[in-house]
Amino acid sequence: MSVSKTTPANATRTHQEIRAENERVILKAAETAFVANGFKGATMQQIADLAGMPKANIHYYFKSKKKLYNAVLTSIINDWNAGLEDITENSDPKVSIEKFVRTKLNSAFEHPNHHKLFAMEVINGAPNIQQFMSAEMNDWAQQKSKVIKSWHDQGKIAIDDPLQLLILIWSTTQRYAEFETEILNLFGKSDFDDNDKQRVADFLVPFILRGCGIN
Amino acid sequence: MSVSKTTPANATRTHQEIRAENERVILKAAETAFVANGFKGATMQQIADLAGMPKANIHYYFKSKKKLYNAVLTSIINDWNAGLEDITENSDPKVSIEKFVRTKLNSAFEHPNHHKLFAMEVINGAPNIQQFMSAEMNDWAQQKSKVIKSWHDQGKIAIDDPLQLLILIWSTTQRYAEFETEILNLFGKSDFDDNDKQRVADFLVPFILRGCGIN
DNA sequence: GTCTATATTGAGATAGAC
DNA sequence: GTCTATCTCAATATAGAC
Repeated sequence: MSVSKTTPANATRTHQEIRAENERVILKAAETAFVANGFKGATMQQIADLAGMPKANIHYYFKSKKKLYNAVLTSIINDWNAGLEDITENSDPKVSIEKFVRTKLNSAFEHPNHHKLFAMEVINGAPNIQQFMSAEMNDWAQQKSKVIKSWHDQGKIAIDDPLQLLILIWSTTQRYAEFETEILNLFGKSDFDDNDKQRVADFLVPFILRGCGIN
Repeated sequence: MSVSKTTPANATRTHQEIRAENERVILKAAETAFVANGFKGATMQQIADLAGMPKANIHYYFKSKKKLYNAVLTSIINDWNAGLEDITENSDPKVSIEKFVRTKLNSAFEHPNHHKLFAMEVINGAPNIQQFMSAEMNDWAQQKSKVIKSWHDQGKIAIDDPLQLLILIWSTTQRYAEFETEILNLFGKSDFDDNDKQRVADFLVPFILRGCGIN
């Protein structure tokens, strides 16, 4: 499989690797720029500077600013609901809800920019993620609502409006990413450390379980 | 006091009224444009069209786009915490928390654009509301935290991290404004009607009270 | 694939008549 | 106070050498 670096096969592989690596760097830089200044406010020059390459290279890898922006959005959306596939009618509500909250909270602390960008899109009326919002997201929510409904019908949970619970869990967890600036200010810190993350989870998980009438 | 429309006194008054009315119309139009497209994305031409007047008039009333934007933000911030002044140590937690939730929820349904714009500012790192965030907002939160702490010390509430409760109430209520687009989509509607608002309050209020260990 | 130089457009702001 | 025409600059995008 592996041959010397100068063989055609490896030359091609290096070529692809260069492209993959540069695209990754640009996407990351674009994410930062778009979050700080919005779509129109971010400039290709700013993105180029953050990526450490000339402006023309950004256009070489992504034909236009709009295409670059959509590429960033797609990368975010692709694992928006990751880790929550196995929450079903047969799952234990307490375990499942705790997992839901912790998964979303981890995601918020891990990828704050993803949540900020997603939030900006929704606030602006979701002009670039219409399809995702009206199809995938809606289906996902309907499916999970059924699960919550079944827990309610089994008398395991005091929630008769499942959609509201989904919205509440999204709100309370994602807030720590979207409103990072405000919350860090309230905490009097410049970054969330492990203690802060623990503190938030220790508050949210039991609060939401009590809210659901569990325990 | 009141004389004919042609007296100097009334001419001046009319002059001021014209200015006040035009400023109001422009601020409203600007609010809409900034929410939909962000600060940089909104154009003076778009704002002029929404306000129904030529672009030059916008510059006549507000010297620059930046000053107009700050005027919009100021108008929002001025009554951000309105209606919550009388929540104190002596208040009943159940009544107070319900009032807090309902007040914020009403504000969300009443002025979604205010919340959207505020959220965009915070997401962008609050570059134009630094003073408000680090002073007024912080003081307000510290003060209300003391109140919640005292309720906890009196054994009236199961919340020992007051700041988190404030954040949770903000999250869950303001979400209906900020994520209006997504939530309307989930509800399968194009506007919130009175039933929807009732439905949300009927879910949130008891949920949060249970979460606080009240009832 | 990388980079400098440049074409082109769009938008904030102003001048000046009414 | 209102409006049309215009100035000016900044930002997307591309051409073309390396």
